[in-house]
Amino acid sequence: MLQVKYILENKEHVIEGLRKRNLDAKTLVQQIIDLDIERRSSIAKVEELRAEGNKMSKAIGSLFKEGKIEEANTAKVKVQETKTEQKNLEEGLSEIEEKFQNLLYHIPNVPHTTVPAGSSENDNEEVFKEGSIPNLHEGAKPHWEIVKEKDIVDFETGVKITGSGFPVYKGKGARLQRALINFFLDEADKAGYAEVIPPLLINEASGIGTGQLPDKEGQMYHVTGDDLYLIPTAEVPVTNIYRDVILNEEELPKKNCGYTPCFRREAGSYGKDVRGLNRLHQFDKVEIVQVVHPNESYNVLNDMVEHVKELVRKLKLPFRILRLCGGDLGLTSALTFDFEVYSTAQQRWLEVSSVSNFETYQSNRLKLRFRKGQEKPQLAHTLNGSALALPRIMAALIENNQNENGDIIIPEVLQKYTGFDTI
RNA sequence: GGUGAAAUGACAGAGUGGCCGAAUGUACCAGUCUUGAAAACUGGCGUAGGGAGACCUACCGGGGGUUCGAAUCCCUCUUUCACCGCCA
Repeated sequence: MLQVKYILENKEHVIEGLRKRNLDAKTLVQQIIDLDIERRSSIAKVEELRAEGNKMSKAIGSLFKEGKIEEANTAKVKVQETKTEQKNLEEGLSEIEEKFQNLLYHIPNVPHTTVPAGSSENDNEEVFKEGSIPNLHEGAKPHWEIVKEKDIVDFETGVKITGSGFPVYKGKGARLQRALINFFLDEADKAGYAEVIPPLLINEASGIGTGQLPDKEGQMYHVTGDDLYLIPTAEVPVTNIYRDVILNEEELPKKNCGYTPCFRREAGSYGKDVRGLNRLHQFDKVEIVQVVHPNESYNVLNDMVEHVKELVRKLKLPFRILRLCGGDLGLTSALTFDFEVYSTAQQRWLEVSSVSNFETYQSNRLKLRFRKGQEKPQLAHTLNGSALALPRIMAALIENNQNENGDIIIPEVLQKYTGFDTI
């Protein structure tokens, strides 16, 4: 969430920035500013009354002590009036605060200066491209056919057990999945990310902290019995490690990685987009997360992009990097780079990673701060990125690496993890 | 799941209705002393909101209540510890 002070001091800049999201925030920003003025004056009034009440109460205390019961009782009656007035004002204030908070929750992050304006994914800007698209033999198949023939991913059985979008990985398919996880985790470890295994269920406060709540609850599976949510990404539990934390400046940057299954309801999706491994309700992902000094966050964003680049390179997959346009940018992000690998048999790009800088948008909600020496704590910047999401990597690997015999060639870097070189 | 105890500042730990934003100790920062360090002594040392400011307000696990007044009393939730039951 944006800092109120920031909105007040940079009103035009905020409105201009949000225009790139295809959002006319003029009214929203004005509402926030107006409400803030109302809020402040209301706070001033309430606190004035409170101070008065406190004073009177203290006086009553000393009156009792001095044995002036009569006077004390008279004073009591008088205070009661103040208290009633105070209560009314307080109710008004909490209404204002609630409205105010609600507006703040809904105003998105201001896009970075380099973010192009745009309304949809068509306006994303390709900033990097690497790798050659293989010439597949006649009769090359999409991955969903291959995995069925090889019996390494079983969608039907998943449907029986749970429903669509919950595949069962079998045999070498399961092994390949595990190999990818271990490969990604080892690479993250080498890059200095400390591994964590976080909870897969999160509470409401965590969802608010990273920006999934209050708005996107429809995208998460909600365990109503305990009011918990299945994580849509490891970003949520891993970043929330630092909720309500004040770090020392020297502790920055904090680098964590974690493998988790991710759960997404993705209501309303259909068609070729959801075919095979393209879009699932449950999938595996290795996530990298950093908490950094504000001066460093854009350098760190580049580092993270380089890290992901290296992963895709090592898997020898053709890929491109997109700078997301305002319209495609997530609520919480200031700048996001998406990675897409080319899936040759489907002849389309598949998103496999999203690397973002949230600046203080999350840390403001998380109350994640750092302190320099004896100075006042200030908000840190948070970043995260997928490194990487597994199913589409698997889809691309299977499709791009199929040979004329119908075998799948395992990339060299993975062979020590899989223990086999073909499927 | 049951029963009982507990939750106070970075940590330890007092405080059971007003003088408590909170004793004391440790840690930390600054100063005095010292060639330097240690010790000793002196001072400082939470977060947030409001105000131009002297200041004011809120916070003693969360929420609600009683009261003129709550860290302190009541209700409720959460968490921790102990014992019992169940269990990978």
